[in-house]
Amino acid sequence: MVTIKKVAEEAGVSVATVSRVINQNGYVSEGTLKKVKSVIKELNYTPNSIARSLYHKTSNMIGLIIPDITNPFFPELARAVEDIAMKCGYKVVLCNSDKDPEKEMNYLDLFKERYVDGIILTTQSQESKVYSDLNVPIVALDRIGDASFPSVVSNNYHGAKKATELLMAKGVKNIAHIRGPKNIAPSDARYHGFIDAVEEQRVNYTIGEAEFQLEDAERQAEQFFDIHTGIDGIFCSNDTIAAGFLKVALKRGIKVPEELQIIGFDGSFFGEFIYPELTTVSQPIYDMGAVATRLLIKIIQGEKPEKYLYEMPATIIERGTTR
Amino acid sequence: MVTIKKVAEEAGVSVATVSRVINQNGYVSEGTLKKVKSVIKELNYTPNSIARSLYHKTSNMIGLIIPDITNPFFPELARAVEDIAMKCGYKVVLCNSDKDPEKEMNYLDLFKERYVDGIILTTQSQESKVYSDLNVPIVALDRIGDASFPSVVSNNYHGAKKATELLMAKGVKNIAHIRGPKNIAPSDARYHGFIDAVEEQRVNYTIGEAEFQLEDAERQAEQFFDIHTGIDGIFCSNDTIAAGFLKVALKRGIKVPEELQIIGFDGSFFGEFIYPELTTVSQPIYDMGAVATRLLIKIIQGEKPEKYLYEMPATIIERGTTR
DNA sequence: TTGTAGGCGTTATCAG
DNA sequence: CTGATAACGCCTACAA
Repeated sequence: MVTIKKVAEEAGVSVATVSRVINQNGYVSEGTLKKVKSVIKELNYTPNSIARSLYHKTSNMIGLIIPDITNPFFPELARAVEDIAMKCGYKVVLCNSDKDPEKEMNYLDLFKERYVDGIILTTQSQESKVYSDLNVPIVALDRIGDASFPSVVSNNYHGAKKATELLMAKGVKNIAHIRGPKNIAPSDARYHGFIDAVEEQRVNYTIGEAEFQLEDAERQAEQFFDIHTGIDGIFCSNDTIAAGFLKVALKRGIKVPEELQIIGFDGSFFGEFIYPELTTVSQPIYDMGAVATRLLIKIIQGEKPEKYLYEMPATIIERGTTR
Repeated sequence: MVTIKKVAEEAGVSVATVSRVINQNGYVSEGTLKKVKSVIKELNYTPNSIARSLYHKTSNMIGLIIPDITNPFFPELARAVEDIAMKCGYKVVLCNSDKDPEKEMNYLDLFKERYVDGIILTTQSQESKVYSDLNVPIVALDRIGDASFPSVVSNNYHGAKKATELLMAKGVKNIAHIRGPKNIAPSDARYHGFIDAVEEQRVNYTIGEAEFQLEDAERQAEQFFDIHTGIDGIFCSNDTIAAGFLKVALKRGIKVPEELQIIGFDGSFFGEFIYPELTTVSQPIYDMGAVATRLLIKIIQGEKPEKYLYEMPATIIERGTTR
């Protein structure tokens, strides 16, 4: 390993001088500057960031905690975070918490030990004191925390309301909503968007519920179609649930979108893999990640956030499951 | 920040003693052991891993470079790596190279500076000298490098051959293969598996080509179905291509699997989101990641790899696109 | 303009 | 059994 010491010896100067040319501060004469630079290149020296971290208590790293990278929502998010972070000179450490408080705590500890400069959270399974005790800038993504740190979310409520209204505008008489798990902020917000839309128009509606997983969605769909007949429009709490309901409908010979229209939520890539393609409320996932990361970096650099809730618009993409 | 020094003061001992109780080596009397332990708990002290890294030139971190986490193949892989690594006390740093040599080089530098203990590569855009100069244990995944470090791959050739044979066994008369990009090892291997299967049985065949992306797959499918009529079986180089061809076939009113049977490759999760569900050659993605990680950790811990090529079996999952 | 030396938090060696 | 102390690689007062 080539250290600053070796460079110094080779160049016939002290380590301080080498440090100065690396960090471009302090005075260095033209001549030594050149010599040191050439030695650095020759020896292919890179400063050891561990040693730097130890001194600066800083790491140029951002910690990102997500529940599960295997969930289609998160790769794009992670990608956005990494892209922006890189552009600003930060590296990203990605961690899957599985929503397990203990795992999350482990990663939080890791982050602290490793002097990460900031953290992006998409889950919060600890008491808020834990986060504030970390004494590290934090931004929440897709969750609304308390006001101890800023959140970036998409406008789940409005997206859901608009989707429901679209369904009704397209002539749906017998509408249903398959909601996601209770007590998950986005899932609840979408539910309320649906409710408000149907109540404003005083139409009857049916509510179902499913986990955000295909298998459960299919199971619920089978039950649902057994019990409820004549449903001609469903707004699902996310695309995975929508895919499950679509599959079961198709399997039963229900014509989509002629007899049944379906709208999902998220704008997941697989919506286009399906035929008919899924109409969905698209969240600007990449943008959310980008906004959160830029915000975090600003905070790291000492700026105060302008607000504590950044809402990004969700927009409807009409495809093949509506007419 | 609470350091070993503070703990030492608080407990009325020297840092050396505290260090001993943390690392459980050297002699510590019952009494001081207890006192130190209680102070550690009281102050909620955790050793600073940066400082440890500096001393040990080791980080308990594994670097993972993948082309793009947004590609459905990689989340599961990443997940496996993280799971196994965690279980063995290693953390994972995940990086997207986009197959860009410069980006990859940046990450490699990062890894070196940060003393990562080992690296898992799923891309190789540098000359092999670059990797060996790193002087860090490396395992390749889903690529066959030269013999400078071990690789874990799935048996692309055999999986492809078996899929092709299955298609023929199911009565396909007019078979086609849509191959992936040239000069990508897995894509080439699958192509050869197909070729050998059809030539053994001396049947005619058609070859198409597409990128591993839905949009291009659909474009190629449109052209393909315009030109080639009467094709009743297609083996696609991966699931994304298969999804594109399936979509276009369905759009054109071709009945699947009655008139056309399709088999993909990968066992991507979205194969089940589609209706009819995609028959596919499933790679044990999670297992590949797990094997690679265990192997890497063994090497890190000083064992020699038993072989330089670990081939994992690819197995056919029959679902709705074959009959 | 350059060099010396102390410190960042930890570990391990070597006396005591 | 315990305590100084040097070292890991780097940075920055402070001196020269």
